[in-house]
Amino acid sequence: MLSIKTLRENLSDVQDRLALRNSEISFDQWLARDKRQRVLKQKVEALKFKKNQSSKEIPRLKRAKEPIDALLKEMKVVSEEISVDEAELKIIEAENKDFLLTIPNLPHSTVAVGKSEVDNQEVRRWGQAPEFSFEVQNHWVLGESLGILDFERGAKISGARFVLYRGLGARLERALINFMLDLHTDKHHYREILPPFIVNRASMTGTGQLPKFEEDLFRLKDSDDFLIPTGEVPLTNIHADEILSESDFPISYTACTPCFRREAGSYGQDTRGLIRQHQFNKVELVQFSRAEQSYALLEKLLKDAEAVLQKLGLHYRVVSLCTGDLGFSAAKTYDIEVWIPAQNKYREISSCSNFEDFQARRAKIRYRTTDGKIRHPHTLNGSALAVGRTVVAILENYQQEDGSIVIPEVLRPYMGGIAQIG
RNA sequence: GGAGAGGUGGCUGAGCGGUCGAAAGCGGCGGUCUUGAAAACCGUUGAACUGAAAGGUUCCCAGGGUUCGAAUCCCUGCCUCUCCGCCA
Repeated sequence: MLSIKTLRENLSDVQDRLALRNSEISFDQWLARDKRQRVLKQKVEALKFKKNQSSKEIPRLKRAKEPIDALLKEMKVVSEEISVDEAELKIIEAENKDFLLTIPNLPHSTVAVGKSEVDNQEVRRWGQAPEFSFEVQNHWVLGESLGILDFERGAKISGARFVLYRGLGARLERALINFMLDLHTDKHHYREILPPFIVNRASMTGTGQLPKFEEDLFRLKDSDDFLIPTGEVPLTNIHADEILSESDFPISYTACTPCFRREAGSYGQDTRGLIRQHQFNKVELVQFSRAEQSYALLEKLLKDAEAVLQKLGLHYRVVSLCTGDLGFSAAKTYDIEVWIPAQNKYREISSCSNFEDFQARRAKIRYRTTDGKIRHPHTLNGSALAVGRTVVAILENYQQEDGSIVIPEVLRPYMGGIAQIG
């Protein structure tokens, strides 16, 4: 959520920056309502002042045995007037709030201007794409022939975009999770969390999934609760409605959670394989930061995510998203794209963002500075990494001519010493 | 699922129609003392909106209601706790 103050004082600047991210939003109605809101509020407050004065007066008059009937009658009228104006005010305030919740964040000044993903900026590459002396197979063919991925039965049990991991496939997923969590907790100093996977509407609104993207979420039938689409939601909302202390920062959390996504509107994309599932595991990093430090922390968070790929020996590149490709809540985002041999291209395996105070404002996360002021911290998060897609990358990059898979060195302790699948 | 209790400031907790944004304690901050620290003592200490300021308005889980006036009374919802039942 943008601050009302910013909107009131720099509206044309805000609109220019929103336009950079393809968001043409008309503020005309809001402006009119905001004006009306302020007028009404002033009026109501003046009436309430009168009411409060009289409320103090009445007991005094009573004690002095002076007549109060006229005053009571007058105050009844005032109270009625208040309730009429307040009813209108309430509606206007709710409309204004709802409107503000639909406005995306402003892109940071270092974000390249662009229309879509083709304008994203490559920041760096790490490693090299492996060369194969044979024809590479895609991961679902490899996984099915090794008996470690079962898409048919996943579909039978649940439907399209669900998969069953079997045997060493399931073990590989679990090994990756443990490897990533150990790395982040032991080496990168994140505190491990195991949060709820079902959250309420307030939490979803706090991080920005709601109100605009409800169709992307799985909602429970008998309550206003949702399956989380990312660990970002419960982790960021840990400090919702709290006032933290400046000395607490930076706060760093990591969690592995399943992520549930409807994938509405992605018909025909990645219909086969693990790339786009309704349920997948992801190790998430979340940070809360003093405003001044957040961009330095974004770079650290990105490095922490990259470290996973480096230790796994997987070739990747880092891309800085352009203004037109930014997510709703993000001010700046780096995607990490891992090399996928069978597709002969890089695919997103992590997304690391700085939300500045956008989420903090929505979720009412604040902190007290050392000199006593109340401010909103900046929130950041990144995947480190999407586990299913990491399995894809390992299967494809470490495949051998006979269809077997070599297990990266760092994972072998987590695989009971196994060096190869198949 | 059945029965009961309760939701008050960073925390514990009092208040149960007007003098209450709310006692007290703890914690925090500042000070006195001290070589320094602890202890003790003194002072101070909630948030949002509005205003140049003085000030004003709001907030005692949320939403309605009663009343001239609600933290306090009534209704609804949400949440927490205790006991019983069931259960990983």
